[in-house]
Amino acid sequence: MVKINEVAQAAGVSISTVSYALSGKRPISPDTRRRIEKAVHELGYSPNAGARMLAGSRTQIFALTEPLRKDTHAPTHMAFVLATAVAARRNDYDILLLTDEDATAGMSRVASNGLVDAILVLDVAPDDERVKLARAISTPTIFIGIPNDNAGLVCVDLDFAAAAELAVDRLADAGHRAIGLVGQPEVSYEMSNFPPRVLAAFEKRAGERDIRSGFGATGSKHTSRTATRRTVARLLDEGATALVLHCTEEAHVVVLGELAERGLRVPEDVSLVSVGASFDTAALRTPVDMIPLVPQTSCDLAVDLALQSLGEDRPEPGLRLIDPVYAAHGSLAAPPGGSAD
Amino acid sequence: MVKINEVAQAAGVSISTVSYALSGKRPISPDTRRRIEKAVHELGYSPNAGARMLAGSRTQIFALTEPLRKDTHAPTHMAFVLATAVAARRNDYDILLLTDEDATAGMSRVASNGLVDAILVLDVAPDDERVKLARAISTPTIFIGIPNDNAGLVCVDLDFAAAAELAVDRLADAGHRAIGLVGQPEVSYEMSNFPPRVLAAFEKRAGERDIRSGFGATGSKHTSRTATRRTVARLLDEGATALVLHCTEEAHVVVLGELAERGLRVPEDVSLVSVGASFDTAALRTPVDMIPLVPQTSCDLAVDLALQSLGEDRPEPGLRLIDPVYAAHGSLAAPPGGSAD
DNA sequence: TTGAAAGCGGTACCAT
DNA sequence: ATGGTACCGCTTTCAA
Repeated sequence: MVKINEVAQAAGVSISTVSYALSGKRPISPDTRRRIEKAVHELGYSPNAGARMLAGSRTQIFALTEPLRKDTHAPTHMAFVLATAVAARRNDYDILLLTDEDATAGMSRVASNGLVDAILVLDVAPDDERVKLARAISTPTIFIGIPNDNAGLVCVDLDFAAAAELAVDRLADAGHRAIGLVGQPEVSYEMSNFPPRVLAAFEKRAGERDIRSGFGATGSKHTSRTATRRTVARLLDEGATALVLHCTEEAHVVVLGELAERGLRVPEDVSLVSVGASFDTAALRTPVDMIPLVPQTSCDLAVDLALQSLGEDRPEPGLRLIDPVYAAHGSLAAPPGGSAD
Repeated sequence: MVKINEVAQAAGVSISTVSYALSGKRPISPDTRRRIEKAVHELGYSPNAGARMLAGSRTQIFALTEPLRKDTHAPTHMAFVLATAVAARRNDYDILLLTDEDATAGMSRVASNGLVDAILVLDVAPDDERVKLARAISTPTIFIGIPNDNAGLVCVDLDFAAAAELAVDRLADAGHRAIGLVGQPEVSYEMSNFPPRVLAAFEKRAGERDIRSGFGATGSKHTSRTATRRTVARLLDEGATALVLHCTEEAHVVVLGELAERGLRVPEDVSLVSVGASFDTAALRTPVDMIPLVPQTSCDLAVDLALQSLGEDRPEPGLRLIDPVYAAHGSLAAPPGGSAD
C-alpha cells in the first residue's frame, strides 16, 4: 500500500504539494504536476480512504436504504439501485447498502459514525418511519419517492399524478368516455407511496373531463393471474373502451392475453396506455403506449441533490416532480363506433 | 458528532479505557464499564468510521461486486445481495456495492484505497475477468459461484453437480428410465457458471445409471413461453417419464401449464424434480419436489470465510461445495406402467 | 508556486 | 485495572 509521502519523495516535492496536485485545490506548475502524476502512476498510488475521511470531511460514500419488503418488485427495485450506483460513481461516489431489518437502525448508525456524506432513501412508504429520522439527523437525506408527511424533506419522483392525468387526457381527447384503471396489487396501496397518487389523480381527472372511470387491482404473484383477468373482465363489462395500466410486466402480459382471448384488438376495440412502467411496453407482443417511470432520471436527480447538499447552497426542501413523457406505440385510437357513449 | 474524549470525560475515565471497554480487548471493572456504557448511551456516541479505519486496520466494510449483466435474473440476484447484507450486518459489517460497467475497475479501486476489508464476488461467469484480478490484489476475495479457472481462489457454492446427481438418482430409484432436463435459457450456459455444471452432471449420472437423458433450454423472457413449451413437448415425445427442472419460476409455471394442457398428472403420469431454485416450488399450483439453492447458506458461509480471511488462519484456497438437500413435495412417483422402458 | 506542521478521532503499546 | 501517548495517512492552514 503506497502512501503519499512515497509519492512526494519520488517526485521530489513535499507531501502537501502532492495532495494539492491531486485535489487541484491550488495551482501547481506544469512541470511539478507532471512529475507528480508520473510518480503516482508508477507507484500505483491511491489515497487511503480512512485517512481521507478523517482529515478531509468527505467520505465519498452515499448510503442507500432499501427496506426490501416482501411485496417489492425485484426488477424495478434493482433498476433503481443500479441507476443510483451508476449516478454515484459518475461523481466519484460509492454506494453503501442499508438493508437492515430495522430500516432506521442502519440510517442512524451511518449518520452518527460519519461513514457517509448523504443518505438516499428508496422504497418509500406512505407513512415511512424514516421520515422523522431524516428530520432528526444532520446527514443530508434525499427521498426517491414521496411520503405523505413530507414537510421539510427533499423528495424526487416521477409526477405520477400528472402522468395519470396525461393518460386520461389523451384517451379523452381521442373520444373515450369510459376508462378503466388496471392497478397494482391491493396491498401496494398501503405499502407504497405512488399507487395512491395514480389512482387519485386518475379518478379526479376523469371526473373533471366527465369520463366514467373504473378501477381494479391485479394479483400479487404471477401465479395468480385470476385477479388480473377478473379486473379486466369487469372493467370491460362496465363499458370501458380504454384501459390505463399501472401494473407489473407480468400483469401487462395477462391483460393482453385476456383481450386476445376475447377477440378484442388493440387499438381498434380497446385502447391501452401504460403508466409508470419501468420496462419497455413497446417490446410486448402488442406494443403499448407508455408514460414511463425512468429510474435513471430520478436517481440522477437524487444524486445531484445529494451532492448539492454537501456544498454551500443546500437545496431547498420540497418536492421535485419529474414531468411525465408520453411515448406512442400505436395502442391508442378512437373508441369503436366513434365517440359514442 | 460526539467524540471519544467526551465520553471519557463524562465517564470520568481515560480515552483508552473507553476504547478498550468498547472493543472488549482488555478486562474492565464492572463498575467502570457501567459508567462508560451509560455515557455512551446518553451521549449517543458512535465511533467515527474514518478514524477507526485509519487507526485500527479494519474498515468494517465488505465490497460486493455484481456486474449486472442483462440476463441476470433479478429476483434471484436480489436474494443473494440481501442474504449477503444480512450476514454481513450480523457481524458488524456493511456492504459497499460495486456495480461498475467495468467490473474490475471498482474492485481494484477499493483494493488499493483500503476502503474494504474483503471482497465478495457475485454473478460469477465461467471465464470471469475478476479471477486474475483477485489473484493480483492483497484484499481477501471470496467467490460466490465457481469460475472455470479457480485455482488458488476461495469459492462457495451449492454443489450443483451433486444436486443434479441426486435428482437423477431419486428418479432412477423410483424406476424412471428416461429423464428430461428443462434447463436455463441458452445464453446462460455461456454467461453463468452453474448451468453447465448441472447439465454435465445430469448427463454423466444418467449415463452411469443407464438412463436415457434429454435436454432442452427455456425462453429467456416470460414473454416467449414458446421455447419452454417446445422443450417440454420434445422431451415428452422422446419418452421422458420425468423432468428435472433447472429454470426460473416463470418457466416452472409454463411447464406445469403445458403438462396440464396435455392432461398429464403429476406425479402419476410425469414426475418432477426442481434443482437449484431459490423460490418455493411447493407454493406452485402443483407442488414440486426441490433441491433448493439457498442464498442464505452460501452467503453466510461466504461472509464467514471473509471474516476468517482477516484473522490469523486464513482459509485454504479451494472450493466449498454445499451439500444438496432434497425436499419432497409429492411430485415424484414411479413411472406409469411400472418401471417398464 | 511550494513546504512545514497541526490536527482529524480513534487504536494499541508501554507504563503504572 | 487504568492512563498517557505515539502513531495511522491525509487535508489544510500558515509561512515563505
